[in-house]
Amino acid sequence: MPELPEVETVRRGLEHALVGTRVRAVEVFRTDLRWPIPTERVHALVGRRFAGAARRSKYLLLEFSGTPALSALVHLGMSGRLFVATWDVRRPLPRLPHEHWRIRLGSRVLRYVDPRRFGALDVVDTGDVAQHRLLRDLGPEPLGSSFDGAFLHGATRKRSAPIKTFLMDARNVVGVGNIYAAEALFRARVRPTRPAGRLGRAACDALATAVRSTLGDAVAAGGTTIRDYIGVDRRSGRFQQQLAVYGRAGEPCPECQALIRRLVLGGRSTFFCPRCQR
DNA sequence: AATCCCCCCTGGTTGC
DNA sequence: TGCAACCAGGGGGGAT
Repeated sequence: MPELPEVETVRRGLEHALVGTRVRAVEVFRTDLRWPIPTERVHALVGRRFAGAARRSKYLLLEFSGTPALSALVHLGMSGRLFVATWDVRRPLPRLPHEHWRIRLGSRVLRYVDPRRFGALDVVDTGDVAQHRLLRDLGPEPLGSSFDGAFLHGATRKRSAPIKTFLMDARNVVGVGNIYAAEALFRARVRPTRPAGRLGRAACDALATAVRSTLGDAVAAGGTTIRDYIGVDRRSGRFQQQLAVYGRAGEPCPECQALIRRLVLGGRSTFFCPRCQR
């Protein structure tokens, strides 16, 4: 479900709703997500104050004060959602379908729901977060200052993989999932199947700009809601209204009216305009 | 080192 | 209507 804009939207929602609250209780209903939830360490959050939420790639880093400071590393996988609700201590809060853990903070509760259980939860010392095995090998943030055409050009030399596959590999650049890879390649007029190493400098400039503008527009729109993504406040994203090619096989290209095509790359559906994208 | 393929899991949609 | 096949926004891990 979530790519970078959706995770960023969730991050902002969590900060807005929860900064300054204190952890009152933790409940883990089932531990078998992508990796086993370390229940003991999660319980170490009790009593700490929620200091803020950061994001690295599609990982949320929920920061809790204390000595040492702890961070909860949360990944939503394909179908994970986080909700914030008010917690009335006088009433039991029934477990939602597929609700796997919850953290009670002040008068609120943060609930994690994930039908497919591809998500993850870990708790680590905040000072060690960057060296976490899931974070240490990640490429640059696409909205950060180091990601530009020069970087993309350098990183793609001698790479034969399709440019879309390259963009979606988090070791190269993080946060670009299936929707936004398709949309950015359309904006840059680059065909998804092009071998990455065959992109010239001008194409790399256009693509880096397109990745940044696509993700930036999507963040501004609160993400993309196609099936079931919604924010912590249960509001939908709006970027789906701006999708040019994703999910539109057989429909006319908004630029040239040629019919959008679908093919499979690396096992993932890929949408592009055969006339605009070369 | 880079690439390819499989897999984890549940549920909604599609097509016969 | 019923049922099976297919598809889904991620990404680690092992084989090649």
